[in-house]
Amino acid sequence: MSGEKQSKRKYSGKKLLLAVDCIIFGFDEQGLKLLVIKRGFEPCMGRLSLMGGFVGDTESSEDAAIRVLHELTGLEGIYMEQLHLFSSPLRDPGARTAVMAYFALIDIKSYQSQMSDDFQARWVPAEEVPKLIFDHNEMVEMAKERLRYKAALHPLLFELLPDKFTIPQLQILYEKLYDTKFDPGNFFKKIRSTGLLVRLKERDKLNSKKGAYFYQLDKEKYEEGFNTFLNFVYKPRFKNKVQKKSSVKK
Amino acid sequence: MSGEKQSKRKYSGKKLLLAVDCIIFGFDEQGLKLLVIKRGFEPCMGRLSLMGGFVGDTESSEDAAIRVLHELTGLEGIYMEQLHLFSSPLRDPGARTAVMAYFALIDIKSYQSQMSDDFQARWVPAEEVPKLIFDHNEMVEMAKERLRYKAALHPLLFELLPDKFTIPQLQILYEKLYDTKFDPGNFFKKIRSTGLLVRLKERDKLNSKKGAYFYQLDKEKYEEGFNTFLNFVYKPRFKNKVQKKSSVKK
DNA sequence: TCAAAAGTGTTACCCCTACACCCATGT
DNA sequence: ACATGGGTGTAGGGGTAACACTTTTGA
Repeated sequence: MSGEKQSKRKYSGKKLLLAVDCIIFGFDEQGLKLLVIKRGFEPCMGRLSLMGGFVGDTESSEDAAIRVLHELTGLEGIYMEQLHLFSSPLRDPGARTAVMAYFALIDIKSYQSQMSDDFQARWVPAEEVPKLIFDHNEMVEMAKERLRYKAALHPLLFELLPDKFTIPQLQILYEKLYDTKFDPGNFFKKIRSTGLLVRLKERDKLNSKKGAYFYQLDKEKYEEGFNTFLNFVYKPRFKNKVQKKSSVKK
Repeated sequence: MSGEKQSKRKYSGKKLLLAVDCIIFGFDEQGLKLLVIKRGFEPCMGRLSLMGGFVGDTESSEDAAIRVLHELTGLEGIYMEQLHLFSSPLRDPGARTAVMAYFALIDIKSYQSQMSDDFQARWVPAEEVPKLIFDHNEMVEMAKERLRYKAALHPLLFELLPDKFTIPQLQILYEKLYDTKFDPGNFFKKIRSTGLLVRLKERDKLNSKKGAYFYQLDKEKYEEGFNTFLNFVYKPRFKNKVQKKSSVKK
């Protein structure tokens, strides 16, 4: 009764390799972008893949992901979160490997300024991701879904924009991500009503004649407000009431 | 330029053990419960811990979690999802181990009917979880948070109830989980308006004189409706408008 | 002067909370 | 009969989608 069944299980697992892969999103005028590299080692050398690396002996998977992101982009403090562990025994033909996938959001501009070509990295449109190695396409799909999910509830998309941005810029981002259009007036009020933004003196005159004010995140309120659900994305309303509960009970 | 930096990284990680731990929730009259076992092997034999196991050579972590849940409870088809990968190099003093934590919801009754004591399992109140081994308490806290998060948006809590249940039962569950009270009338209408439930002929006469109808999940609508955000939990409203934007600009 | 985008104001509607009230039944 | 909890009905208010309108400025 003292757990006979259990005892035989003492460290009975086979060891395996633990890796991280990073699904890195950026955003520019064309829309949402994904950062991929040309793989520089076997197996599958030369093919496109996500940026990844193995978890070292003295680091956690978070450490590894931060390291990998830094190696590729030179950036620190990137928004990043666990996406999903992929651990099918069949997923990597080379060796038994489990991969913790992370998804990350970066300001595409700040990256391009310090791009190196060690990894032959490139941005591809998130809507038309080319064939990647292994199960990387599956990871990307899951990441896109997660991004849409989270961004509808949390003020997440600011991570994709530069430090200073305009509300119309932000609107375009939301519209691309959800493939929809928002009423500019209502969007403006909704965003402002969150209280997360601070308006700057300058205006962006490039994209319109009148010019749009630049805003910055109020870092404090951003962190406070992150977990208060926001419902940024308009909820579907019943435009045409289909049935009107035609109380026909005799 | 063809990725010199990358080549040195070919399978350069150290192997490690991959395990799964299951944070299993149940619910009864007293409230939310957590299922823990008395550990039957070293290290830390005899202490309380989550149910877990190593990921075998030919299975994914999902497979392993399903297996582990089945070993402990005898149940199949349990609701289960990835919670978080815990991979600090310091977390398990015995060996370098990464743990994929899963959180699971079961109907406490269906489990108790086939409980075995191979693992010396017991239910503990989720609000007063005793000290568990390693980082298991941290996992539990994270799981509780995730449960509250998800259950506010998805019709998840049905997984904690028997096949047939009453709406007042469900209300108690929500009230316990969010430590709040709901207006019975409004709760009733809100739940019914989801269209996820089918009313049965029978009533539950045990808990009230009038008796409450039993309901069952409409499986089809449940699966459809799972990902439409639900906002089950009342959103905080501004009861007392603090400032009224006293447009005082001269 | 006109066009086009930024930003503000207004209205109508819908949902949702609060609460009154009816219903069923065991004691 | 009456207390208790289940369930229904209703009114008022807040939030928001739709849309009109003003502002700004380059062409």
